[in-house]
Amino acid sequence: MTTPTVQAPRGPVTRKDVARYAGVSTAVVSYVVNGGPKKVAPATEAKVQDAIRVLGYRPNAAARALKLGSSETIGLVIPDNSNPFFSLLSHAVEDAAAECGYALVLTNSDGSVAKERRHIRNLAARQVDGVVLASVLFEPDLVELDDADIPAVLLNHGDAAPGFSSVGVDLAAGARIAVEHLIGHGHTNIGLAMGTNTANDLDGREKGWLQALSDAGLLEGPIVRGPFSRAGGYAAGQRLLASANRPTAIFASSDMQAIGILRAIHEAGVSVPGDIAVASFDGSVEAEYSWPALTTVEQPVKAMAEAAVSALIGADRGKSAGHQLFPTKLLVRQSCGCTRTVT
Amino acid sequence: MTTPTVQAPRGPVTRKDVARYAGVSTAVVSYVVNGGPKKVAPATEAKVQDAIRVLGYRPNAAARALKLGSSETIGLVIPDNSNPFFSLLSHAVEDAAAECGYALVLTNSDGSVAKERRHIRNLAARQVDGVVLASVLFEPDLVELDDADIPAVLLNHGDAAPGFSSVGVDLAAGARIAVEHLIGHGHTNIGLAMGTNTANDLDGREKGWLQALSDAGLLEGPIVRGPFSRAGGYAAGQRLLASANRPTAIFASSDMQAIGILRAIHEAGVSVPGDIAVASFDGSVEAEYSWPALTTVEQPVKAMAEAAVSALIGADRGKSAGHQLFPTKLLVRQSCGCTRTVT
DNA sequence: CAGCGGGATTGAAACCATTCATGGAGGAAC
DNA sequence: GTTCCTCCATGAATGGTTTCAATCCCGCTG
Repeated sequence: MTTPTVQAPRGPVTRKDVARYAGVSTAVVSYVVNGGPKKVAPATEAKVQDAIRVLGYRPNAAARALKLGSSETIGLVIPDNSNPFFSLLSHAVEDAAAECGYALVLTNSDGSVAKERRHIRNLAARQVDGVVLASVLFEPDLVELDDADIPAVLLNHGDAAPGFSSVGVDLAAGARIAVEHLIGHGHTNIGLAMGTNTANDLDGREKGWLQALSDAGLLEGPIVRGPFSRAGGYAAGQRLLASANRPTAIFASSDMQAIGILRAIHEAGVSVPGDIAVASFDGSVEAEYSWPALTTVEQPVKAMAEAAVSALIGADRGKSAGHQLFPTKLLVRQSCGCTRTVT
Repeated sequence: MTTPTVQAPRGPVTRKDVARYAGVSTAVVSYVVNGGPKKVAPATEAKVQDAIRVLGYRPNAAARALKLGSSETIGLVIPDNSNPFFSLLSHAVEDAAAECGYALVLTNSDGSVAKERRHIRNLAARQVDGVVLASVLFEPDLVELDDADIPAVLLNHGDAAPGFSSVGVDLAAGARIAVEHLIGHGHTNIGLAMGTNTANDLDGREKGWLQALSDAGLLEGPIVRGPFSRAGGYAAGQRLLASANRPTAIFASSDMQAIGILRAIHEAGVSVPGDIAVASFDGSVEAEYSWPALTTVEQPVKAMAEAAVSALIGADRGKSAGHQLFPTKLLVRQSCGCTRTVT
């Protein structure tokens, strides 16, 4: 049951049909649609607009992309869209892209190198105009993009891949501020919950933790590694609680982990921040609603997304604009001990 | 600094280049690439494969889409990707689509009719092969898709739009089970936190709540409406706590709201589930890690996503396969009072 | 040996929009 | 009246791929 249109067009309407209907050439239709530099007489334009409306003409994006060599699309590769940090990022990137009339193709690598490779290949084949990479498990695959001359932006990627621009946050500085804050509360044994590090380089957050401790002349607290998820954090929390020198404060490298840690601590009947203080990294909304509310290092996700998109499709598109670093901000709430709360 | 390839191809490599290099016609290349029905001699195939590898040939998706009239892409329109329910949905839809070689274009309507319309238009112009609509604010805009002959699937959309297939969960049944569970705990004054209903029809969850109450011969508890967000839930919680006949149990129509409600209750120094029991709808992971863990009605998001995608690009693509309903499941945890916990 | 069948390969049309070079008409200036 | 210029409009080429119809070549059969 199609809706009763005034004039039901059979099959797809092309710009040729419009031209015929309006009694002009196809070129004129093109000029009208795109408002090109070429002038079109007002009367003609009206005729064409009329024809477009009557026939329900809809430009064919594929043909346009073929001719123009641009799909008005950007790709995004993230580990997992159900992780709040990345879902917020996707949203922000989509917003920024839509602002410029670009569409966003979303792909999840799920921590799999093979999947990541497949996605990158696929995006390259689709002639996307740029790719935001927030998950780079295997750098050699980036040559796919380079070969296809597709600009890419790396997000929060530690060791800079040569030839690619990047956008991110100073992970080490952010982590240091948080750990220093914990130190300020008098803690001397501060544990760390990290992701399993895949890169050859040390994660910035781990560096920041180390720096803060050594600057304060403290010994390293226990380190636990695991997935950046609530479940991973839960397991990490249990191990930290059971560790020989149980820390009195924990810095978690993501809010998700901190949420899991909080649960492990609650279940053990230990109080936060009374017995153990917690701080983490990301600044997600969820951290604001945990109990107690998490003190966390905020990343300016929106600004980062906008910068990434603009590096891809802005005026200076794909010029490998080097590395943009954004400032973090410590959101002080209850889990660090700044406000006494009952748990 | 491009990587040193054996043979750096200048500019994009087309199938013509491959044909020339391999000493065959372009048609053969096409057959080799697509493994069409036409047979290609093994020797020839090897030559072509070789040429493809050496030249680094990459088929042009735009040209392919133009010729085939299919972009191997599906669109997804959701209210907000930073809402965990929808971010999980996006992920699941992306997975299901990628499984079939399709890419996913993600768009957020942010609750704006204008944005939703723009996105639907844009998707239609891009000749996506199907659209999953999880946010339908304004049904008339759906004709855009109908006109463009693009199949669409509605997700959890109450009143069925004629001519569109839909996938969802029996919201009323799910809500009823949860509310009945609360009644089973002896509660007689059960409040409701709902979204602001935009549809002319009553939301299924509200219906389920009403049914469970009337079946048990109970009076309606207080109703509060607000955004499906943590902040919305927080405000709702405060209002429920302050209401004249403060309920001893609350059913929230989304986990996000329940999380906010939990915070409001905590801050008021009231215990959950001791003084007020809480149950909600969605079955998100976040609900498992709240404190106390939320009893919630699980939606089989993955199955729904797969069904939606398969309705669009499966064997019976876009045949308006009617309405598929999936079963919900009550995940019983602590917030309803089934396990005594200290808060 | 002629004819035939069939598998492998080819050439060219079609898909739809963009854009350049060209053409024509009309007005203004001399 | 002629020339020149401006302003609009047009035809045709272009982009990369798919696929039909046609061709070619080889071997087999009668």
